[in-house]
Amino acid sequence: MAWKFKSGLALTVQIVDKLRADILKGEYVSGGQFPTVRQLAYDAGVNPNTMQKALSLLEKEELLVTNSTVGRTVTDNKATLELARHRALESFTANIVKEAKNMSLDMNELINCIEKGWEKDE
Amino acid sequence: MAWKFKSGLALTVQIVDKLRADILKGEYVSGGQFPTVRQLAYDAGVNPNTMQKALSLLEKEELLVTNSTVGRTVTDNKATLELARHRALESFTANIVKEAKNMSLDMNELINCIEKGWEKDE
DNA sequence: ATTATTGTATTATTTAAGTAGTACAACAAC
DNA sequence: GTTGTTGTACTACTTAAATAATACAATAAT
Repeated sequence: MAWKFKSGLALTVQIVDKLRADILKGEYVSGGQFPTVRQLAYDAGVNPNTMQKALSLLEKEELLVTNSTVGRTVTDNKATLELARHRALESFTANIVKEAKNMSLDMNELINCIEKGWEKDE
Repeated sequence: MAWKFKSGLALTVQIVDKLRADILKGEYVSGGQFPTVRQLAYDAGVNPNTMQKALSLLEKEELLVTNSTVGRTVTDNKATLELARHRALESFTANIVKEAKNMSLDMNELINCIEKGWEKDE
């Protein structure tokens, strides 16, 4: 089934975000083979050009390595992965805090809402 | 100074989000006059057409009311405002929970990160 | 009455993103 | 050596969003 995308947010951005999250989650083995551009494009239901653009961005982040012409692999550098994980968590929480303050939310209110939302989601 | 916009996210979406947040924060008096399309477009540094589109969306949400040709006012319906505030908070926290779980984050980890991020931001 | 300001509407143009279609060198597998 | 798959590159086309430039009816202010 094709991936789900929101409208309003650039396709490439959404693809990069999803793949980065999947990599950091460990859905692809570190040092292991990564699906081909064409395969991923087919899975996602997007144009191969778009997928390639997304993958080349993940290469810039050093999460992916291309071994032309044998395909791509996920980086085998654990430190790189760890750093990326840390950065992702950092920016995630920083955004939350920023938006919460922008909504004039109290920290305890926020935490309370999250606790409630967490149960509701289960 | 012109407003700051991210690339990748549609301009209109960003404008609507900002104005909605401002309204819910009480930066514009309930029942009071709202700036004109042209003024806001100038402030934001965008085309009047774009601003009008944004404002018409906020009208659909019933946060703004247009009294042609005297300009727009913020709704004087406190219940509408309260409902919108509630919805905004709901979707904010729901998104957080969804993303956190997607990152395989534990609830306590998340809360811990937020507490740390909250201080750091002060 | 005249003037200026309001929201709104219209058409054309520009810009950015994504798509479509094709091509090619490198190399693994056979 | 032939074949198929890999990443990559390129041009043309389409689509959606935003801009540019006006225009106009309604009305407040003068």
